Amino acid sequence: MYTKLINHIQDYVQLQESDLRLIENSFEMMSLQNKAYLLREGQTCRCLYFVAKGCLRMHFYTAAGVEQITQFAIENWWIADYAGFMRQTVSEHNIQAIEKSEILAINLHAYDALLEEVPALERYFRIMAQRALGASQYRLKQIYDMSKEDIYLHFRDSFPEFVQRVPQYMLASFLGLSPEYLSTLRKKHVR
Amino acid sequence: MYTKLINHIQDYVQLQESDLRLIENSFEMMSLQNKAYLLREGQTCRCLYFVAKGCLRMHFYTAAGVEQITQFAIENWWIADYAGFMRQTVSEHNIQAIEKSEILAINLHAYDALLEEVPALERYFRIMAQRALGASQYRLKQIYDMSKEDIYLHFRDSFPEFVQRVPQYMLASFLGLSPEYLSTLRKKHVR
DNA sequence: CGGTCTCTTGACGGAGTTCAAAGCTAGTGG
DNA sequence: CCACTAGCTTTGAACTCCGTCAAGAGACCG
Repeated sequence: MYTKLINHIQDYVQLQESDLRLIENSFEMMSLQNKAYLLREGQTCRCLYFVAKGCLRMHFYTAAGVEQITQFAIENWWIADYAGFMRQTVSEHNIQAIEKSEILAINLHAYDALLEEVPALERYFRIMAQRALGASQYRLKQIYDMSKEDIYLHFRDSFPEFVQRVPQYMLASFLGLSPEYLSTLRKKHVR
Repeated sequence: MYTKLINHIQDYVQLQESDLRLIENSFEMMSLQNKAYLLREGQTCRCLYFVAKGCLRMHFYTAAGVEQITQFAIENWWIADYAGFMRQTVSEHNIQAIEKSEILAINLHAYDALLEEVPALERYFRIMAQRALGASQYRLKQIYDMSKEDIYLHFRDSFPEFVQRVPQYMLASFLGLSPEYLSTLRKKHVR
């Protein structure tokens, strides 16, 4: 469990033996059932979450009351409402397990203390955030650049295994199209 | 010039007197004419850019050959193609001045070296990246949540001075709507 | 097997784009 | 300091992508 996280960190920065204990003590380990919530709209996003196993989704409810998914997180991904986490303010997002999942969680207080004690992690989290920022820029470009049809085709070809993994209506929501339209696209583009 | 940057950094972390020299030596100072390019599609994004004065935009060309703006940066903002910068690969974005601007630029090599020598900056840039990530999550939520009409109204009311500052066709592009439609919305919602 | 989700199909409608043309504004050079 | 021009903005008409609605067909689970 912790090994997954430690390994991931060590892909980016060097850790001392003594750091490992500090890291393990700073995170809370959580086992989640399918559909369990880590965060609900209106609550404070207290923690950053690392997915050791399973799959989470982040979503909110639109003005019309429809679930809108903005992000998935699978093994080795971090997820949080960053604005809400950093300022410890009310969140507009929900974070929920969509499979049985194993999660490591760290709250802001522990996070600040840990980064103080292990400067290498300051770098690790900077790199994580910058990478996520790059991915986010790329995603925004796609949204502006491509038709919904192209978005579907591109995603299907880029992440075929993930398309299998989640229900279609969630994929539709994440890609920003209606389940009905996704269905017609699937029919049009059978292989 | 450097003062602007130093002040901004000191809003977030403490610097030693000796750090200031290191910082000044790591950045290149650039004065840009209106319409000057810092980065073009197909080139490598060599630097992170800090806007001390003026205004930059980031844009790309869609499949149809239309300019699509994804980001603006004004005083005290950072801008870069993060994915391209970190991996020093070919960029799909352009970065261009849309006013006479004063810029501080740092390339990846100097950036890595500087962060090695001044650990406080590791934290500063982590905070910057996490904040940008929060803003990006919020923006994505808006795109999925609101109609183009609402996006325009919300932006106009949130950043009235900025709406004055850039030409309408750029604002339309940034907000993801056609200049014609923005024009009709403006007419509909005169105050 | 019954009931509740999920996915498909088709008809219809509307938010927003595209195209074309005319009006406006501001920068430039004479 | 004025006149010209290029490029920005407005207007309106036609069109289209894609969402909404409604109803049926599977699929999964107790």
